[in-house]
Amino acid sequence: MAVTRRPGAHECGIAAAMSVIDGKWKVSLLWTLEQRPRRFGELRRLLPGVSEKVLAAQLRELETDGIVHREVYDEVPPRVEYSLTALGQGLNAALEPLGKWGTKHLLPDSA
Amino acid sequence: MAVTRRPGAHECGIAAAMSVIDGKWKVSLLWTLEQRPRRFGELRRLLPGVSEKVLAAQLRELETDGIVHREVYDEVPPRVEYSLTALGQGLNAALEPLGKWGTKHLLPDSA
DNA sequence: GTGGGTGGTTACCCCGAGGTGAGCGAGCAG
DNA sequence: CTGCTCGCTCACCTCGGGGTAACCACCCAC
Repeated sequence: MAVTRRPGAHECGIAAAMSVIDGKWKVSLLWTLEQRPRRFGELRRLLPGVSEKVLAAQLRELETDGIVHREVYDEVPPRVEYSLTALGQGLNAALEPLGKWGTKHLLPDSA
Repeated sequence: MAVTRRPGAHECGIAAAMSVIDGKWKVSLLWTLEQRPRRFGELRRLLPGVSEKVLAAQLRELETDGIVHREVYDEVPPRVEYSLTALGQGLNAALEPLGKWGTKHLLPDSA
């Protein structure tokens, strides 16, 4: 999203958080990994429309931001598992109010 | 950000909320208007770097989403005031946890 | 008449996020 | 030998969000 960072009470924190979840698929990844660790191909199947390139890129960004953990199993065929770190779980929790707000005010049809 | 919307518990609410705050300056606008209503030129001065075109566009989007209220005073020179609606204040409140999280985990230097 | 400040709109351009398709290295099935 | 899976990486292209600058109508001060 390239959110603008400006000095100021809450906003810089917001901007920092936004920069972490900035990416077309990152929030989806967050919620998907919240349920349980997933393999690469599994994520690809769970997020219809994502390209391998972007999936790999956003997973790496989340990894370098300390949000997800990447575990490589030296097998054949290769296996890689992605999971949420404690930081990632905290981020997900911090996103919940926003989700509730959206569900309540923007999706009046949902249960 | 063009966040992907997918069916699923929280996520669709998140995606809906993200689509509302999607725009380089919208979060800044939210926090700026939280303090008090502001005029167009005032916002322009408070958000250094924003172009008039984009400022106007994002204000209109926030208006059509019911987040900000646009009040035109028929004076000369013309005066227009933007303020947060109740919905906008709710959105800001829903963003607070994210801001706290960002401040805590991404800005260790801040007080 | 000229300049300034108000709140915009419009045309044009740029850049980067993201999509597409190919290739890759290892190993097993046939 | 061929093909398939898995987890990527690379080159290429598209598309649209956002920046730039010009322009508009209105009125006042000089």
